Amino acid sequence: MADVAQRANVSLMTVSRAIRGVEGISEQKRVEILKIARQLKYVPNSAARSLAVANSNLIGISLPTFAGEVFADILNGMRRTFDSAGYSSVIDTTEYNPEAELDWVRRLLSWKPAAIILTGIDHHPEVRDALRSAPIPVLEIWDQADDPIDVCVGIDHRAAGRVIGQHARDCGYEKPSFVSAPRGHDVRADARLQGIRDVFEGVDVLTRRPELSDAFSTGFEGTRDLIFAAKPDVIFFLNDHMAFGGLMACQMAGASVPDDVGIVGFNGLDITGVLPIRLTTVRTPRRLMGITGARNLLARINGVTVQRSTILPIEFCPGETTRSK
Amino acid sequence: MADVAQRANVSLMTVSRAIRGVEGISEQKRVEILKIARQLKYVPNSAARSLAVANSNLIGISLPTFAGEVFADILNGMRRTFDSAGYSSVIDTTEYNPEAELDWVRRLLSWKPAAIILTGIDHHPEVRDALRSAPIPVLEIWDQADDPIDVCVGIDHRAAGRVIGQHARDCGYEKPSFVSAPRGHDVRADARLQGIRDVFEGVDVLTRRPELSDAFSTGFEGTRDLIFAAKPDVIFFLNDHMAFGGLMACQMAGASVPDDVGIVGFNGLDITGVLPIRLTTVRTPRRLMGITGARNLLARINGVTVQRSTILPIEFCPGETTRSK
DNA sequence: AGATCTAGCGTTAACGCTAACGTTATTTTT
DNA sequence: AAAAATAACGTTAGCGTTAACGCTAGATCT
Repeated sequence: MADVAQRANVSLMTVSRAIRGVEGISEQKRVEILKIARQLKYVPNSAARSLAVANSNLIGISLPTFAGEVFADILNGMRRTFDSAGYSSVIDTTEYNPEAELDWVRRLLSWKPAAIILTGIDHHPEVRDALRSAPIPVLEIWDQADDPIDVCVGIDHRAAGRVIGQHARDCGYEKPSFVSAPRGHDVRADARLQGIRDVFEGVDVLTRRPELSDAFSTGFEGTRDLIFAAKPDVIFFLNDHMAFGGLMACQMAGASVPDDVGIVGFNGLDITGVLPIRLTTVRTPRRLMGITGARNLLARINGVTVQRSTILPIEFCPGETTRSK
Repeated sequence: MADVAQRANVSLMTVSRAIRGVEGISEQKRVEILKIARQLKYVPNSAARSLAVANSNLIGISLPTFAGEVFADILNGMRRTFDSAGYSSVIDTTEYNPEAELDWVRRLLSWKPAAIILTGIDHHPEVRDALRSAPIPVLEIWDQADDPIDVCVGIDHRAAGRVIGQHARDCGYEKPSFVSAPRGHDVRADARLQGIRDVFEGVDVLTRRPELSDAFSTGFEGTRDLIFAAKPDVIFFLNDHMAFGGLMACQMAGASVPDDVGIVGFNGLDITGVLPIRLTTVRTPRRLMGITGARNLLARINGVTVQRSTILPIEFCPGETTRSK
């Protein structure tokens, strides 16, 4: 920067003003200085800037995993908004490990980020402490909370569970089961399971939690096990990919869908658009969630007060993998 | 940090040494200082550190998109390695826009990152300039280059195209076609197409480039169009998800696979594990690629010289969606 | 005409940390 | 026993940028 200042015969401050685009400099000099900066291939030093102003244009985003469409969609929705606002995304995947999330939050805080985004509302207790005491906006996404750390945008998973549960009941299914992920791996799925239990009160909802591999195989194996062991008449899945795996397992086992066994997915993933049989599922507004979350967060960064907790609507999609009422 | 130093009755330097875990301090004091730091909830300031040492522990990763398993796998392979080495990932998605990548590279360079990772070898010309002049390790991943910016880890897409092309020819297919993405959206897929052309010399490889939606639908629609318009006898797809869409389209159109039409996917994605018919495809070592890339990059960061260009082997998987020889 | 304002710049002092070099006391060497 | 080495600290001087304030010349006001 000193080089640029010298070549332009101005002070450091004037260069700084020119580059940041703030007031206090004539348009003429700004143009000239920017030209010289480009010629000299001047690269600003964000660390120095960050040190001087005590914040940065980094936004931290923590996800459980990159696998699956769900978080990709949410990320897409958010990133575009942040990017055009000039922020860079520092991304973490926790792999469902709260300690890992805590470590990452600590590391991130040392950068004085403009905001932090976490997935869900269940965190290591110290995460809450660390973030509450730091004066930065925090967004919790994908789940809903009455008392979020800061702001929250998501859907009501338990209610979603009740919707699909009720549908299954209305269709005459009586032996519900659920193919999920290992315990602790997806608390949102557990909330949906709880919603299903709410509806099937008194009935045991048999749950399979296969070892984690990919969603398709997990659904396939979980279903195969369930069918041979317990003969449920309807199977709920953690998501549509697992449901597709389940569908294939039924086909292999000679169980006819939806008569012998009903199949219910979740999320309304892309694959549902090309299946010869319409999957019963719930469409979740993942992209919108990302966009809404990003908007709310930007508003918070700029000091505008926003609704603390936003719950987005979901869309139930009855299909041909459950009996008609 | 000054607070911690005062409470511990030591100088700033001693605290700095204690926290960084470097030599020059007794084990006793280190423990004591770390305890006090925790009590006082001391949060280090990475910007100040970065300013003082003129580098950071940020690693920039640029991907075309979050959609699809491919980049998720690569990312997973890399991130774990970086994470445990203490680096944080600043991630960008270019959406196949070279300008966007350039902008991001510039922004990132202002943070003096420890390394930068780019997808593929085709970049905005100024990206190369900017990175060549900056003294930081650069990894280009997923493609292969004779003259990478710095180091490169990937597969030979054209050779992969030749492998599947040759297989199709050997199986007696004569009217090849390819369902791809819009022009400029995936240069690697174009390289594979070129490989197929190498094999089917003289024969026109009909190409469909449907508007970009999700992979399943894209495959479905591209296939439907192809079948009605040109009656190819084998269709190559950009990836397995598109191939599955194509499979569904064939089913709907009454075209029998593999006799009327052969289907060839790419990547060996998860879905292939649960299909009732084994998809002919090529398994790509995406995770390994991520891990190898990350390792090479860490070695470069630590000053070790590594092979400039690494080409990983692929595994051809003949299946039941192409005729047997 | 003198006082007051303002646009456009420059000076100075941080921001929090660490490299490099000093200093001191203790240990090891010759 | 003196010299040399070493362990364990402390001091000083930056790293590159910006906030806050200072200064000057010309414009505007009364």
